[in-house]
Amino acid sequence: MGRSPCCDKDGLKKGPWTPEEDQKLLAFVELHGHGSWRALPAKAGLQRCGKSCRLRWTNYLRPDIKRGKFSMQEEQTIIQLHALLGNRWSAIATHLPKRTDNEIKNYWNTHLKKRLANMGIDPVTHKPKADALASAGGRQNKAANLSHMAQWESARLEAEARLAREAKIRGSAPPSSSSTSLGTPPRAAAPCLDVLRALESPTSTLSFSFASSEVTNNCSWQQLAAESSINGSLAVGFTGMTLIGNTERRSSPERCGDSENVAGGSGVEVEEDDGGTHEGEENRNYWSSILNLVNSSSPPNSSSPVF
DNA sequence: AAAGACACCAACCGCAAAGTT
DNA sequence: CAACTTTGCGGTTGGTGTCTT
Repeated sequence: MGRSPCCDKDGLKKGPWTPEEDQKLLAFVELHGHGSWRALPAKAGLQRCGKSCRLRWTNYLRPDIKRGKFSMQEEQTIIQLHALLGNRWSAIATHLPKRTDNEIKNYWNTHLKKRLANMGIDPVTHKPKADALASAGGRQNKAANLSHMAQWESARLEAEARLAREAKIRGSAPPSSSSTSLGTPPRAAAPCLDVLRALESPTSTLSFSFASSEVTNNCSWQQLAAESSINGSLAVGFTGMTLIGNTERRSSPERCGDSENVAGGSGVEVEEDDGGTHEGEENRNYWSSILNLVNSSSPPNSSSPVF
């Protein structure tokens, strides 16, 4: 692939994995755990580098991986989190149980990015393209708030991932329970959109935008979202999130049919003008969609260990 | 039917952070 | 605390299948 290969010096194999190699890796990890990835290939009898084994395991062989088409809800989650976090695929993956960061990244690059572009939304900024230049003025503060949120959320996710790892180590399930303990990214700990919880946290650096509001439940959240001072820029950036008007060639009919079930059927569409007259409604629609997403994706007794 | 274009995705690479000595 | 090793992440590539001309 153009660059100097890292494994050639040891005469290690590269390229697609064979079923035999998969079987060897799977059997070894299930029996012994991966331990040191670097040492694993020799122990497992594989002519691969440890990096390749780890990648194969985390992206393909792990038992808790869901493969196949992404649901509308998953698509929405990806887009919304990407708007917030950027290309932090591992962080995004923590909110999509059973999906790998690589899979999400691929899906974004091959499907969602193009779809947003077709809808006139810049997939990098998540703003309507015509609006990109106009935003340079009074919106900068709000954009800075969004950036701040993203940075904070990124840092928080990393901290949460570390905590989860440490907890896993302390809890130390035996190697035989490989499906839950081995090489699995710490994604189960955060099944909901944590930035919302972060905002709820009294110690959060994000709470400045909502300092005057007391938040106790999702209902309050909706009021809060509608009143919040930061979501003016957010809503502009997030319009069109429900992907109405999917222009992708291979889009499946059932996906379009699903769109009413997610985002509360709000059906926010891209607005060409940026007059701001509909922003309030868009804000509510957008935040409602996130809240619906959170509600529908969170197990009944799930609560972030951090908050 | 053949050739070219496009789409998809597994797997590679380099880099940086985290961990260990 | 520096040096070294290991792990994880994100960007990118190349092979393969599908679609279009």
